[in-house]
Amino acid sequence: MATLKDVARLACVDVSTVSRALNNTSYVHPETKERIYAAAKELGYRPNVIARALRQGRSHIIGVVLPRLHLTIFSEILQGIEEEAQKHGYMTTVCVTEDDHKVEKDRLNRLRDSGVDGIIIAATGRNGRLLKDIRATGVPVVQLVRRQELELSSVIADYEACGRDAVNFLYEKGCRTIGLIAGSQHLSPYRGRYEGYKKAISELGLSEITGSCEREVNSFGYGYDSANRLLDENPELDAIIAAVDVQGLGAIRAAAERGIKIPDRIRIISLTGHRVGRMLETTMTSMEMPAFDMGSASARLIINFLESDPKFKPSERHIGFSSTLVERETT
Amino acid sequence: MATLKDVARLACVDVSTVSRALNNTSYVHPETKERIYAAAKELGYRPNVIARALRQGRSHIIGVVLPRLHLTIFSEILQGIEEEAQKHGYMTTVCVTEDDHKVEKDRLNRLRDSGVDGIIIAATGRNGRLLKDIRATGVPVVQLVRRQELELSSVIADYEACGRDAVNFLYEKGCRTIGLIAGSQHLSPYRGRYEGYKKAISELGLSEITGSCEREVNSFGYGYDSANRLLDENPELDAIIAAVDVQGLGAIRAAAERGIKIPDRIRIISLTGHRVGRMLETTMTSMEMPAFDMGSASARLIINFLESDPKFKPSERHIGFSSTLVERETT
DNA sequence: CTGAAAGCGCTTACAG
DNA sequence: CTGAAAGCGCTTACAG
Repeated sequence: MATLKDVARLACVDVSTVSRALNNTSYVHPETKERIYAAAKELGYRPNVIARALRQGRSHIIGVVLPRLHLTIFSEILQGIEEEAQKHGYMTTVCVTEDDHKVEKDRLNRLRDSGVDGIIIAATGRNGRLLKDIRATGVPVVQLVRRQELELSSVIADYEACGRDAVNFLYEKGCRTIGLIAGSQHLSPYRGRYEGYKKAISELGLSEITGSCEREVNSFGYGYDSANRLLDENPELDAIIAAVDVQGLGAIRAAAERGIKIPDRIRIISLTGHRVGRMLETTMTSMEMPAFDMGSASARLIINFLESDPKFKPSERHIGFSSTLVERETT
Repeated sequence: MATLKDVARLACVDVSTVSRALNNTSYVHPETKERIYAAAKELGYRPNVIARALRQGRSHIIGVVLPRLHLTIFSEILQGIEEEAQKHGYMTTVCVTEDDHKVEKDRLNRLRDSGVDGIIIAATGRNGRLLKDIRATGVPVVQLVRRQELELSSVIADYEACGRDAVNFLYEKGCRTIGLIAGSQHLSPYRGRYEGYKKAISELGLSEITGSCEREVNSFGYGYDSANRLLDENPELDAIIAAVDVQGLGAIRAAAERGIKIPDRIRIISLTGHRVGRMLETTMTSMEMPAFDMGSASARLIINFLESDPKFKPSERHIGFSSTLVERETT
């Protein structure tokens, strides 16, 4: 690979001049410039990004830490992050934690050591200290979907509203025995959804019915088992609220297997919709969150911070997106 | 951030000794070593990966280029890549192309300039020249799922077998009018599936029936529209083979809307199964490909190459995985 | 308008 | 067993 030095030699100038010409970083005589461009082209010169990164202390890489990708909203969010990052000349490096806080810790340390310029994370909530330490070194950190540390920026949807709106919507449809598939309460989105559910239920004078099980929470199996449990314990159940789409799929399946007609005898709604809801045999009503946009927004938060004046860095920001109820066949 | 220099000063030795001690790269007197470790610990020293990368000419980053993530097999494959890479101390940087060859070209150039150590790509097929150029500079390239360039390593599933097996399976079930949702023939997996389909159909003395439409090929809409067209043109159709799961979802939906009973009047099978097939109201029979393992395998191919002796680099390899027919309710 | 020099933080032959 | 030096490929004050 040709280096600056090679170009400089061929163009009969100093490397510093080549650097200035190629980066348009200060005036260079047009003729010199032309010679340099020609030389660079002839040699097929490609700047060494790593050398530049070392010198500038900026890698132009954004680290993204996610629990998982397949069949989750995160794969869509990641596409949003990636597109926005690329648009601004940043690359994206992904780490998948499977919600294991030890893996998460390891990945965060690796990212920090790799000199990423910023970190976007949907965290387990168990590495708050580390995240704050990283932030303290000047690296922007954005919490995605899960807002665990109030001192750190975040991009989330309004989960409480989701829970509330879903209950009210189902109530208007005539449901009076509304079950919630509750997730792990130490994750903020699950907590939020439950809070919203609880408030609405109590305002309407109904009683709380929640179901859960021992499986991995963001899964079909969790939805399936929890729905079965709800149905076993509450034969008169007329609605199930699932936290995420794959849980909703599990609930639909559970109902189908029992021969319970959807939506006639039971209505089902998911609080975190992504595109799968509209692709089903019985399409699923869900609160659709703008996943792709949430991805771009978090990338933009990081980039804004990085590109802003060092002596006037923006402070932490919290961006909330609202979900939209999309009515389909399960209600 | 503390640097080697700081550690050296505190431990009263030269930076080179610190480097050797910390990397265990040559003998260092135990006492010295201890002093160095203590100093490093006291200062919270973390090696600067970028400086090391510049010096060693190795970034320990693997670039991954994919058409998309959400609701595709690629999100699962990526998890496999990521896990395997991390296990060996590599990070993963993802680029999403949306199957636009211009975007792909741009991303490949950026990856090359970023000094990634290797590239895994599910390519559009339009940047073969560039891929080979990159390979020629010593950077290992692995084609994933889509094998477009015979001279470059690849990790694929046996698509032809998928097509053939599906036809034979449906034939045994009694189907005689078997339609294939055909994708873009310039992508190797679609070509392979079609070849397999064609052969089996002709061996059985049946006639070819293919359907397609103008939409993005790897999508629900493509499956939905194609299935509708197939059903319009062939009222006696008793089976539909979809290339990928989301197309299968489209076909199921199309049949459901027409009140065509699955599997009584029509059977549906997907040739690229991922976990969604088992999560449906009517679970979908599909050829399941070992997506996660294919991801690890491609990462391993890259890493093996990188870690092997410079004067004895392994040559290009082609790894084929076979899919497994998982029978579910749509057949 | 351009050159010479220093330096980003490491690693690695080369001596001794 | 350890130090001094060179160098990876850039960028960027500092001169002139």
